[in-house]
Amino acid sequence: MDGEVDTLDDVFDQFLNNNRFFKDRDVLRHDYIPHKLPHREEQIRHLGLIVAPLLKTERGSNVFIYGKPGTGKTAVMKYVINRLVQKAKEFGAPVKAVYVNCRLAGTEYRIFTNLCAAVDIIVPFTGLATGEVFDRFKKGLEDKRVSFVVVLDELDELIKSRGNVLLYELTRINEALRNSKVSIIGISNDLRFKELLEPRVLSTLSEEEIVFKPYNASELQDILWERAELALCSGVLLKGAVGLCAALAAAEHGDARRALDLLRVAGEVAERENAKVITENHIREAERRIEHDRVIDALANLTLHSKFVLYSVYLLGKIKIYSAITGDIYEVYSEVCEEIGVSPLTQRRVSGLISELDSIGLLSSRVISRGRYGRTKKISLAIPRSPLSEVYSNDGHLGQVTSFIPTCLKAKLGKTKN
DNA sequence: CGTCCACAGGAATGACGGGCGG
DNA sequence: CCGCCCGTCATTCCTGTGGACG
Repeated sequence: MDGEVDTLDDVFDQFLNNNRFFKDRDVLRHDYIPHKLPHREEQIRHLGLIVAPLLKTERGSNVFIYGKPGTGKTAVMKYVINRLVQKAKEFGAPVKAVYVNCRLAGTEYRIFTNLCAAVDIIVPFTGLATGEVFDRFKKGLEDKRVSFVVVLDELDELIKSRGNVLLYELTRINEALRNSKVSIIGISNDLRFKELLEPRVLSTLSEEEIVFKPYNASELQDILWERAELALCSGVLLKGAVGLCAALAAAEHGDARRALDLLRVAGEVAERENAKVITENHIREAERRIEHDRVIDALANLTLHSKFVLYSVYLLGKIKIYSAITGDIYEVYSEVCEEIGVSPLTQRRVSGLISELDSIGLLSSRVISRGRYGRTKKISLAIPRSPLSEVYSNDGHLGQVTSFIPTCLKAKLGKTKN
């Protein structure tokens, strides 16, 4: 009895005294916008110059921002926009801004819905024609009499799947507006993005361009120390750990987001272990956990059939020295569907699902030609197997069939195929 | 050197759930 | 409530193709 009370006491006390590690955990989250962005002074200045005219109710240039993930595009942009809006408030300039992540929004329709919300127009989440939503946005904007900054993050994703229409409409909107103005800030991860744009859109959109280069390891270290000072108690972070953290992230195209994630999770691991300091081992453990969580998360959001397709690749992966091709996956997939009692989709659709899984990063696929034996796609898992088997055994559908082995798979198990 | 495999991946079309205006 | 139009997902039909085999 006493022991039990003491145990709990320990747990609670430990939690309350947790400030041994974190002063402010949120500082290490990547959506946190710091007051200082090391090695980005130039970009901040540049973007500042571009949006400054809005304070005098002149139209700012449209800007195009390029850079790989985790190079500080979003942070710099949000930082500058926040300051702009703040300054505008001081001077009574009518400046408003919206931020939309095109990939998260998904469709043109939902992007316009977001834009409408920013000018206090409520539109239904479905049912209207896209053009109708756009018109309402235009109308609302005109009534507001503001300088409106539209930030479109991950714009490349939208263009790749939907084309230029939205951007074209948006770049032309100023022609129709008398009382309000729109400035567009487009952000893209893909450096070749320009090639996808129609010339007429490109010329209006990229009046200005800002490029964000990846951080190198030493710049990443600066960022980590900067944030660690705010987020962590002094003395808990070892130099070696920061070095490793920066090195791992630098290897992954200089991704600062990655570096911060690593550090935060490493801190949590160390905290739970009751360690005194954050070491290189904690960083490595963090690397494993982040990957693990990413996979679990991605899997949880898959549709039924995507899940089955992935499972089929997983099953085929049980055969050594074998990488799956579309046809085999479809065979296995069909049998899995049969076993569970769901009617399978067509091969065309499954092929599409494979491409989707590829772009999420769960599968990696590559078109190959086997000459006489046709042209197909070579497909393998892009993620470790262990989290998968864990998820599958707990899955509502697949949990029941874990012992089921498709007959076409049995046939292959014996043979050795390329 | 041509053939022909086993698909890739584009286009058109349909089924479905949902909001709109009347 | 209805008829209409929308976006999304899936199907059907289609043309295109890299390269081993004969």
